[in-house]
Amino acid sequence: MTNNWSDWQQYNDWHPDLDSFKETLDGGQAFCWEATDENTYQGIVANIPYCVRWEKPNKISWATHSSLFDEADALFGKYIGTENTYQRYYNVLPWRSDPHLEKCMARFPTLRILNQPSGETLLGFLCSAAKQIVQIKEMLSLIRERFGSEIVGNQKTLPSWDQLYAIDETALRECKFGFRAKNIKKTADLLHATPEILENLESQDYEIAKTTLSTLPGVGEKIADCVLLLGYQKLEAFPVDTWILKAMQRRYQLDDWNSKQVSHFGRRHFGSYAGLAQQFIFSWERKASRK
DNA sequence: TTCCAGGAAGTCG
DNA sequence: CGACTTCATGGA
Repeated sequence: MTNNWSDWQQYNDWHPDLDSFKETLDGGQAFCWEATDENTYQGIVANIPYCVRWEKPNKISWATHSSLFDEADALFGKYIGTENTYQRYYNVLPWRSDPHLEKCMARFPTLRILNQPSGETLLGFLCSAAKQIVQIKEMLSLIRERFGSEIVGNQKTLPSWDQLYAIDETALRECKFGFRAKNIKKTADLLHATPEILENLESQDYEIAKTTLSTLPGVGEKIADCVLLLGYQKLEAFPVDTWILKAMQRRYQLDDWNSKQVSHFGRRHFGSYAGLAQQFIFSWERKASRK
């Protein structure tokens, strides 16, 4: 932190416990946050560098570069969401009739779904196929460093899809993208030729938007659902990855169900905010497995 | 060593 | 349809 940074700004529309705070920022929704100490993360969202700090009792504050303050202030609230919104979401989820969901929500009582920039959400989850979260973060860190635009200091954005269009597949592979490089290159080509594909996705219905996103090379059901949930705020999306598949089979006695069946079950069982329920279950299952 | 990771797409029966 | 392979790379 230099004197080019703003003062700490308290954010009063989220009062997370420490576990929910860490899980929300660095639990696999976003790949841009690095812990600088036990209670603080540093990261770049779109073109804004942030520090976010947790303090007792359940308060958070953020800081940014002074020259970007107004923009940062507007983006932060949108990124994190508000108390009223999440009280409504938590109230509507069917935890009263679902003991496992109730247990997961009790473990991370203030967990949120980050409202991320859609372009970088698409890039992040195109990188995510058959990769561990720590490796996805490394891939994105490499491409940010090599091909991002400078903001202030030595900090850089992720490359936009326009910028990705200009990067050849070899360079992507040198960022450890592996077989994902081809899909990302092909998606960048397609978006360059027909950029209107991503227009108005926010206002489209979930099913329509999902069909549209699925036309992109490398985007199947799971990645489409992640991009819709985290990049387009479609809370009814229910991404089924290997963790959720195993968790649902085990905790909901869906022993021989496949991903498509579990996806359908999740949306029907959890309702309008199934994606939030999914994140509770995902977080709980991963936490349970690590100890 | 072997298995698996916030999967998708192609092939085969 | 559904099951099986291939695709890079590295952690566990």
